Amino acid sequence: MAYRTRQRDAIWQVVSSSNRPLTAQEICDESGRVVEGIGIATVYRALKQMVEEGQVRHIEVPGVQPHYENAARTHHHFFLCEQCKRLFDLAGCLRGISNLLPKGYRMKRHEIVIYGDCDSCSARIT
Amino acid sequence: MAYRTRQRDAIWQVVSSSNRPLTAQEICDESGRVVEGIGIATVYRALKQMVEEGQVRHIEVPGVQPHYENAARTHHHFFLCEQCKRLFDLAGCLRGISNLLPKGYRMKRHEIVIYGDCDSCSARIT
DNA sequence: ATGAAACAGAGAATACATTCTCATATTTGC
DNA sequence: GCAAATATGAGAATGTATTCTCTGTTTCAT
Repeated sequence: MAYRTRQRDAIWQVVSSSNRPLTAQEICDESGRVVEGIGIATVYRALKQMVEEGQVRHIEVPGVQPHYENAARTHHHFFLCEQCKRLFDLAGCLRGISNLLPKGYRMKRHEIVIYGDCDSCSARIT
Repeated sequence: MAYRTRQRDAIWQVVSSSNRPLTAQEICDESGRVVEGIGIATVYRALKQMVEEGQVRHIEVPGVQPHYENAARTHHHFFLCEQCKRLFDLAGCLRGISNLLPKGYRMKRHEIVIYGDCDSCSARIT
């Protein structure tokens, strides 16, 4: 059984209230503002448990390290800014994805990732 | 300047004639059927050079190790069989992808990955 | 309150794809 | 054919995210 600790509360607070997926390191840094000296191992232990419990989603996008987000968010995809390397949520999805399947192939899930420049980076570059 | 060797010929032969992306290990194993005792370091060296020259494409899909394919193939996406862990090419693309972008975001490229069971695996399972 | 179960923190250890090292072999321009 | 440039193979080394280890601390059911 999982015990409730200051560290986990802080970690969950950070993950659940973020408006974009975060890396373990970012979560560690943010949580550290509430719980002084929180260790990265603690963050990984908590995240692992939260992922197993279905509370947190583990997100892998090629090009950046794994990110974590609140699993309560509805189905969505991601945008990776190639300038600042931050990951953003995209609202919505596309229809007709299963049309790409060859005959006999079965789709269980899908992922879409868009790469480019985020709003602040494209404003800065232009 | 790059020298032409039996090893590289074999590697290119394997990559360019495959109908699906291959891992470095698969390429090494396949090439080994032609050039006895080819080393994995040689495969990585050759692939790296071919990627730099734009001849080979390096493909990263979450959940499996990196794959390589002939860069001459036209724009397409991938299907990962969760049973046999093999990666397959999908023909075609979807329209309206840029509609997912929030205002101010700029799309440079995109990736779509479908996860599920390939034809032989879904036939076997059913 | 108290003791067993679960956690925390620090740093070592792991896993794995990839790169490097080094001694030897092959390729290429001339 | 030769010398210089480049490649090869084996195994060691790297980098990086993550997990483990160990010791001391916190939590929680009773």
